[in-house]
Amino acid sequence: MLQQQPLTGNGPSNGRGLGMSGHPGMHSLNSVHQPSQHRSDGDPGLEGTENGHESSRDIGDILQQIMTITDQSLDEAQAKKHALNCHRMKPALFSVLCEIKEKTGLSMRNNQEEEPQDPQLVRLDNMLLAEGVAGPEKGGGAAAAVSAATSSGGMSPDSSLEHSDYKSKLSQIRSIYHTELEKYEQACSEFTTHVMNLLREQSRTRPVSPREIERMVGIIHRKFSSIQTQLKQSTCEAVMILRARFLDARRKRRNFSKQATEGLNEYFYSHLSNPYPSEEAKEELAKQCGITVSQVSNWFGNKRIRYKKNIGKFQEEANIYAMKTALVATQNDDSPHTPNSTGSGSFSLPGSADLFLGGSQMNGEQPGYILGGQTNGSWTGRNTSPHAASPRSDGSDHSE
DNA sequence: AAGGATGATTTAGC
DNA sequence: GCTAAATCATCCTT
Repeated sequence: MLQQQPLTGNGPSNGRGLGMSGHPGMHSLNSVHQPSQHRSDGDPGLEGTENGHESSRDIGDILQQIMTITDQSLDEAQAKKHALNCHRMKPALFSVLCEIKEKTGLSMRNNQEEEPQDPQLVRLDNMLLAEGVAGPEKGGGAAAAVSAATSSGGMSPDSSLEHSDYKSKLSQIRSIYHTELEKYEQACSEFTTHVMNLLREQSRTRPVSPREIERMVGIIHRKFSSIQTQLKQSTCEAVMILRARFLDARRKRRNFSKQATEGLNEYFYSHLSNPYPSEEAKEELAKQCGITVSQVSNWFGNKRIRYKKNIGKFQEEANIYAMKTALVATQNDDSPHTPNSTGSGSFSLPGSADLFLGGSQMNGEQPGYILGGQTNGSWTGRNTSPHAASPRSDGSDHSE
């Protein structure tokens, strides 16, 4: 189909050429390209002579032959081509047709030149680059994407196995993408040279200007780049699916390590009266537990709500941690004060708190000797979030 | 396999 | 932006 372009382009030119004895192009034909030819145009006397008639009939003949050459058999056409090439009028006719084509070609070019770069293609390119599929070499991009995705979802250390799985799949996609791209590029350049050779060959018998060849090359490249766009598109899709499979933290939930849970619980129960760690405390906990700050926030959010919903169920756990912290406290300091929070208003909750002494029921007795834990927690009763309260209200009493 | 535990996400209020 | 509450999706124990 690509070959059709020159043919159809040729058609109209010939059509116009046929009736153009008075065309301005004729001018340059003689004055520029054929300066040495017998000065038929310079001599008005010749215009009406037999000679003039003869040559215009001659031109008509040649054009007629050119027009019908495609209807002939190959051998016939080759012979005719050769004959036409040797015809004395050929150079002149040729340059006129070139000139006309040039003009029509220019107007066509203006129509389609400078087509803006497809924004969709730019997006695809950017994405492939960001994912580490396109661009320099592996490692950087892919690894960055992974760590970025996991930093919010946080994964336990053992997830490195999945990371390598992800990476290998990604590099698989990457290599497929690159080989396909290479294939396309190779096919494109092969086809381009083929067409160029063809046009160059044809340019011996029909008017094909270099600019036209250039234009043709442009068309071929556009066609091939649209195929490349499809390749990029499906590569992007594959990467998205891969990411969804491997990096969606929700799908690959991992329980925190025992140590992490312990650290979080310690903090929670030792700040039971106000279990809202400040930003700094969260960072500290995150570092200590090897998880992210947002995971710490999630954990405390879940813990608070679940504790509140079923305090009884957590009593045992609370006692254990209360005991633990109390132990640590007595080791560090003999003072009778507990190290933890007990915030000012903590003691008010009647129902909640009996987490001391393994004892389940009790109360009345106040925290005096409660191991560590502060019972209650007014927070369990409040229905509004503590906002401003969270940051430092317990910071004062927490040792660190 | 069932059901509870648990980490993450969503929704809504402030 | 932080939180409570509800919910989802997976893990883990039975």
